[in-house]
Amino acid sequence: MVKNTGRPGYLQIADDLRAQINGGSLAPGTPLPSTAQLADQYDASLSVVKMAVGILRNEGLVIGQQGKGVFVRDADDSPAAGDTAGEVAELRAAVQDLSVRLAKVEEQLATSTTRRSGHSSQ
Amino acid sequence: MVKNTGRPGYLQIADDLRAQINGGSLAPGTPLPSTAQLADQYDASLSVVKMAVGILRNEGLVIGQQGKGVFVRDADDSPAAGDTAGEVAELRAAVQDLSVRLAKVEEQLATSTTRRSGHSSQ
DNA sequence: TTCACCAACATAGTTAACCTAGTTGGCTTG
DNA sequence: CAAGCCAACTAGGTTAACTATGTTGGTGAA
Repeated sequence: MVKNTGRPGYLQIADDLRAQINGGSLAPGTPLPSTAQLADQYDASLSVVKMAVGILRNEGLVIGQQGKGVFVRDADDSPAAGDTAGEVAELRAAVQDLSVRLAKVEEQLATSTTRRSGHSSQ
Repeated sequence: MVKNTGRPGYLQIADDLRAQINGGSLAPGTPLPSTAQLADQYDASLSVVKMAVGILRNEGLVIGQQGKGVFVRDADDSPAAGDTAGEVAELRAAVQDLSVRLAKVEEQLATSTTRRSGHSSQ
């Protein structure tokens, strides 16, 4: 499930879960699948899933309860003040993604043009 | 160095580094000690140091440059801390715009390269 | 029935190892 | 001397394994 873009797997999973939470697919109060299930679902290792969940936990989107599960935080429980931090983190992730993709495009463009016109950009 | 309080080590290290950055002990532009040095300094494993640095990286306090080091971000460069939702919305719009434009470029590049030379770098 | 114990499963933290990739500096070779 | 190669060091990503701790449900004994 984790695609082979420049974006690391744990960020892809975090993005996907974040989208599901914001999109309402994972309602507040409901538990995420267990780490083992997520690992199986995304075809990733447990470590990667734990890293992804750790990010969301750090962002305050979810709350992990040892022995029970990881639950989507209530919207009432996370006021706008805490939400901005998460949005900033999300935007930062998006910018990072764009950066990587743009770098690849630039590289492709550079190689294809140097072969044709000797143009070198650095 | 990591005390045996309830707070996990990787958070303690992240807190300490964050305090050093905010306190000016680690000035913007200066590099953090290498992960190996930090691991030695805090008497922790490389993994926990990498997790701590990953947190600061996610927070935007530092910028990791592969092969060089992890540098404290310029204060001017990261005004995102503690400002309004308006800026968040503005950034979101900008990211959306960039996303669409980049997708178009990627598509054009993909079609043109496959048509001309079948060159693929992945 | 109720209590105690235990097995299974959950998150959480930690460690070690391996791999990739970028940077740097020194050394060798032409 | 200059170019290129290579070793050492860097961050970053991934995996596997282990420990700790909390929850839950079942089982068996009192």
